Amino acid sequence: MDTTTSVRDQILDHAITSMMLRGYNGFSYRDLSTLVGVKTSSIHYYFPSKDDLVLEAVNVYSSGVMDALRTIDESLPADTKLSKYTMMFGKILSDCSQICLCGMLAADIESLPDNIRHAVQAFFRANESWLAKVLAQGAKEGTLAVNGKPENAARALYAAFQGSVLASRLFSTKARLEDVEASVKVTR
Amino acid sequence: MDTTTSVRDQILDHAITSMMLRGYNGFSYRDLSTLVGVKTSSIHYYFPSKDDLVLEAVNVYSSGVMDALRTIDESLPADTKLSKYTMMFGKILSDCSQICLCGMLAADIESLPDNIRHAVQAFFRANESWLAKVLAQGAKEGTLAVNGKPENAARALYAAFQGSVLASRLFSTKARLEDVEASVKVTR
DNA sequence: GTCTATATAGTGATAGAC
DNA sequence: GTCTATCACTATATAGAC
Repeated sequence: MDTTTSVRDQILDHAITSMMLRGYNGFSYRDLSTLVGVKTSSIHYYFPSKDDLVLEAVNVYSSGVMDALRTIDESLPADTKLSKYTMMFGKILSDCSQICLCGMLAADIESLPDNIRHAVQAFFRANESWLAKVLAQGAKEGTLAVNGKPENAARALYAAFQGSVLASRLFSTKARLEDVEASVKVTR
Repeated sequence: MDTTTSVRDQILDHAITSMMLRGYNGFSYRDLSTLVGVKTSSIHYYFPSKDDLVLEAVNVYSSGVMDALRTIDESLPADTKLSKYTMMFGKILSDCSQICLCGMLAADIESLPDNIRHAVQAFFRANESWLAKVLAQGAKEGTLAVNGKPENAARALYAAFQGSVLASRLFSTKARLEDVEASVKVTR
């Protein structure tokens, strides 16, 4: 199999993808055990409790998304930035029916401890503030339709993205995700 | 306790609220057994399998929401209709941290059989088409900002509502739900 | 219709050998 | 670090008495 990636990283990787598919209550150490090829007791060695594992999964996932956002060139027009953002959601969706890990954990939040809730909140806030800057830029450039303050519009837009990946997977089509992007782009 | 409601109805009621809180994989026959005050075997008498229970729960929940939509007077202005729609989401949120059952099941969809998926899809479509009519009306009345075709804008808006209840519960505030409503209302 | 009792399998987690 | 073995518990589900 994979001889370059550490067992710890493989566990985290499969934990992330499993949760993006079935959520916190929908995967087990046993599932990961099968996927990685080690016993469940070995997983407990790296992550004593399931919550330890999930918290670290959120941190790793968040770092990855933040890195991806930084690769979107600051100098691009706002509507281009938004298209790239939309594609980030679309890729994992069409590849393997996965939705954003933190969107999924937001649904499972009542089963989760406070430290994980805080990590998910931080992820939401980071995305909302990135979108707020893009919306402000797009309003100035005349390419994005922003109603009200960019901060409020960004929270509504981010909610729309999270909801639309749910719907897109439900209907097995990216159409609803694209509807969201279209809903803020100025038509000429 | 409740002497007027049948055991079957109590089971369904608690199944619905449990799932709105923790999702499909986050509640058990045992939980319901405690809540209703009957043994798990009695629940199996009414609903042989968990999927039987969940499917019926979706049907009951959907009927309730459809009835609520019908109580919103056809002759009202579009922005008033939208406010009432927003309040439907807000009520269950602030009362007991519950999100829309079908939004929750959309997150759990990869754990569910096809017949439940179809029921959830039907619920989404019904809401989207109701919102499309409201948006079309609001565009004509000049009170709602609709970008593109009402059908597409409605899908984006419904996604925003579903995503915003997730975020609202995550942050324990209705603010994000209200951001969505504000994002489509025309500011004067 | 509700119960007791039970079947079968899965859960997160730990002790201790190697 | 990974394993075997095991714990205590929970899951959905069924058989059969009352």
